[in-house]
Amino acid sequence: MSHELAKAYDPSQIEDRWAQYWVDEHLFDVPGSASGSKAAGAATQAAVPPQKVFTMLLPPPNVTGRLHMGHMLNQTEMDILTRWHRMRGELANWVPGTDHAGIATQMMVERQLASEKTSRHALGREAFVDRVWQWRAHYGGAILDQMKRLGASVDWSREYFTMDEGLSIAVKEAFVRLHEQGLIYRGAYIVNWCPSCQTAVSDVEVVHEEQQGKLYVIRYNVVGPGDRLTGETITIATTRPETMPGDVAVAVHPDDERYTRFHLMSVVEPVTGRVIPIVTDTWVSRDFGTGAVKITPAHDPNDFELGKRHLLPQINVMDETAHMNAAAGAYTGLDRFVARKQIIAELEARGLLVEIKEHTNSVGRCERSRDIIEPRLSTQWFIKIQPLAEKAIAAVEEGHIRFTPDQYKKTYFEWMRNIHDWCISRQLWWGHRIPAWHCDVCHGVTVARETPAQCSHCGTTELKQETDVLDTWFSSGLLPMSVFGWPQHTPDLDRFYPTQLLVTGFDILFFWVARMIMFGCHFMLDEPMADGTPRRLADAVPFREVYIHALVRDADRQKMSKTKGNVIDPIDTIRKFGTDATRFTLAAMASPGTDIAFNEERTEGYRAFANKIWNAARFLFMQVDRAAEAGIVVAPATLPPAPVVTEQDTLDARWIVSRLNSTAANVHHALEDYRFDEAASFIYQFFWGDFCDWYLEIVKIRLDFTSDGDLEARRSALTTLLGVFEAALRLLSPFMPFLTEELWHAFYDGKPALKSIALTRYPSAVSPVDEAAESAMTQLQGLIVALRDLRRAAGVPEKEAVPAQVRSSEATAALLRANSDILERLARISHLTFVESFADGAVLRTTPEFDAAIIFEKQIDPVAERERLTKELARLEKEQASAERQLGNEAFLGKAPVAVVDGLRKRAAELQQLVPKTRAAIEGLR
RNA sequence: GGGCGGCUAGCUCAGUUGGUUAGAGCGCCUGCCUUACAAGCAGGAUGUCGGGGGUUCGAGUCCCUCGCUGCCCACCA
Repeated sequence: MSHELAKAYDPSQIEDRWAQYWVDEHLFDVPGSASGSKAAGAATQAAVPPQKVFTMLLPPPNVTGRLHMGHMLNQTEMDILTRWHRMRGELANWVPGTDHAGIATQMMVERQLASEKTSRHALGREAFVDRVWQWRAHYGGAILDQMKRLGASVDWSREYFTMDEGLSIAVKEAFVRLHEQGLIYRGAYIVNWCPSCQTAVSDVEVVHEEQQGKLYVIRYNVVGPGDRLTGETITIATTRPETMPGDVAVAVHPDDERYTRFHLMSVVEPVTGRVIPIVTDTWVSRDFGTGAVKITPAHDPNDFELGKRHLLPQINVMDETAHMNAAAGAYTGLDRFVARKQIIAELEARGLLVEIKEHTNSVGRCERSRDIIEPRLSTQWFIKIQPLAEKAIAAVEEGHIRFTPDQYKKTYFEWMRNIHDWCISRQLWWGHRIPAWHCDVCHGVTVARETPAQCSHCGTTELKQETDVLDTWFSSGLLPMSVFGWPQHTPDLDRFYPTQLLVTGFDILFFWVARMIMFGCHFMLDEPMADGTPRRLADAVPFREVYIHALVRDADRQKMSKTKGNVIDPIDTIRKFGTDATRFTLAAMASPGTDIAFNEERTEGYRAFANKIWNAARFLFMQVDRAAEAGIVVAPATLPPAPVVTEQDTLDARWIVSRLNSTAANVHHALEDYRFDEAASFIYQFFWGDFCDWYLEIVKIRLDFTSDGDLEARRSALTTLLGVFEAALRLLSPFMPFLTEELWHAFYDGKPALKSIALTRYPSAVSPVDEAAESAMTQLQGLIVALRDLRRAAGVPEKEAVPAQVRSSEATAALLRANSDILERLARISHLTFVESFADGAVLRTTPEFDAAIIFEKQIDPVAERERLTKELARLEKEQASAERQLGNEAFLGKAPVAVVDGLRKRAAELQQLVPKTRAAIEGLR
């Protein structure tokens, strides 16, 4: 490859090629320890074992997933950080993988079966699971393939799947240990039942939605002593009348005087006619509804608890599809909502319906199927979560895990402190089957790592394995340990656990982040450190930092959703503008505390930025070729690791190197604080503003090969140009890896010393900044802008050079004289003279450092000029008044920091010059 | 019912512990095909920092209050 570049930047011509190259060359593989990684990748990064390790897990996308903007944001941020750490010389280990996603995947395959007019039940469990594996082999890699296209610098040799053998061993081990520790129990409790998925789900899988519902007020006939109707009624309120056949009591508050006379009496449950007791319980709220509540222990968690306190029976009235069962009498077989309607109709006919009130309540829906969750009594497996939560709380309280933004810590504590036991069993076929066996003889349960030969209770061999599988999040909660070989104590585990960072959206804070913290703190505490010493909580945590990013919304701030049809497919955006531009957009918009309103116009702008850099490279390569023709050759390979300048170098050289160095420092600080937006903005400003707009224009003077001149000076200028550009590419490369890889290889004519720019070192955070050069350049730029504005105001044709006059201090004059070539070229000035005074009526541009005018016959429009100056004067006078007021205020002088007072004094002195000058300029216009 | 954000230029957003003249990109206006780039160059205009009150020498920044808006959590039928 030579440094010939196509005239126009076309990301589609370069990105796929590099994406493939990075994967094929195993550039980002971190060779594992014996029992760790599957593949022995090229040891590119580990020639010298680095001191510091940067480890991070990719939040595993579902195998059923398609890439969306949220993923892309997540991966862009992670990739920027990983590449940055890697370029700082750390061993960067970013581990990718996918999640088997129990319910989602099972649903997907079941849908496929349905289209083939069959079902999982027709297939049977074993064949169905086989079928899911086939499905996974076929489609499961789609999302990771898309990731490759994003340039994610992960170690593909370490790719995991949560159902892999190693990870399954970890799952079994974790389950068995928790069981041994008495932290897993099985029992009949009210769970969130999804009638559509036909499985229990955990609390976090239920999404609550406010809705306008109805509150039915119903009359129950009271039964007094001797089982006789007293003729009185008790009215209760319910939102779910279909559960009435499951009523086992009516409860009132013991102190509620309205009901005192009914204590110890009963009522008739209207649907089935059963006589059920009136009980008293302080849980009942006197001011809600009528103060009397029906009790249905099999269908409501509160009622369940109350029922246990009062030893009431539990009547389940629905089957697993939420159709009424035999307990519902005449309503048997009906769907729950049909039953509700019919029951209400009948109650109304019998005169037992008092009224129907509008009522806003929140209804729980299944996160996956969107079906309404039915609280239902069912036998499930649970984790006793309190002991795990305690350690997880301590880990964050004690600062072993840091959240960014910090406020999420509060959300985390809030949740962790109000946590309920975790229902981990799912009535699915796809997932980690619970390692428990039921005895046909004694009905005891045997929990074991391997299939047991006999029942641990009665010794018989009549065992059947539990049919339930584990919640998907059980296995993903173990990932930080299991991907490094746990429960074996591997060298990888020693080396890479705890991971440094987790980057994710808040939507899986409870699902995944919290579970990893609980599991990590629980299990790893038992795992000694590499040196054999006991592990402390600080080193048991799964990661040291959590960075939580925003949600990506559409340009109108709407949440992207398939139903709204406003989903922006990142692949489309990439096709239009390139991966680099899309990445840069996300980085630039990723400011903390606010969601990202993704706007393609912005991406278009960053494609222009990429194009700008592309063209800067073309220009630079052109200069290299011209220089070679003039006998000046600067071989890229001979450049120092960072551009160096001395006092002898030109102002522009010293300035651009200083700007590069301060930009590098700024980028480092921004990335340390996860301020991707600031980092992106610093680089953008530097590359476009400083490098292209100013430096390249000045360099054209330094490298004017059309005339004779100082060869060494030209060689020096070319060296600086090349050095700064190459360093700037490295600075940009974590953000735009494709473009920079392409240009970097071209820079070395296709023969770079390393295989990738990603393996070079990042520009240092502590290179020298030349304040003097920066401030001198700022003055120069100020004058150039002023002269350009004068040219515009006077209507000087673009190409015409005009003479200019400047009045300034001797120091400023010296600076301007020394750089008159820059002034002449950039402001198109034919000749610059220094004057004591200006001709009457001359139009000036004024700054504290200088006054400037151009000499051009066509008069400046006095009306427009007066208007401008009058506005300017008003602003300055206002500022002056405020400055003088403050400086006359002793409280200010006494209390404000010296720097602030000095600064204001200096400014006041400037204003003292500027105000009369501006006033005089207005006068001069007469 | 609890809790957390946001409200700054036409639009999308920055604005560090209160400190001199509140910024950027896009858009807008004017002039330029100046051979790296028209996906460009140069110049310009644009703000009662949601309303009100308070603390302070000084408030976009801190406190109170009101308004609008978004989100999370929650077992009151």
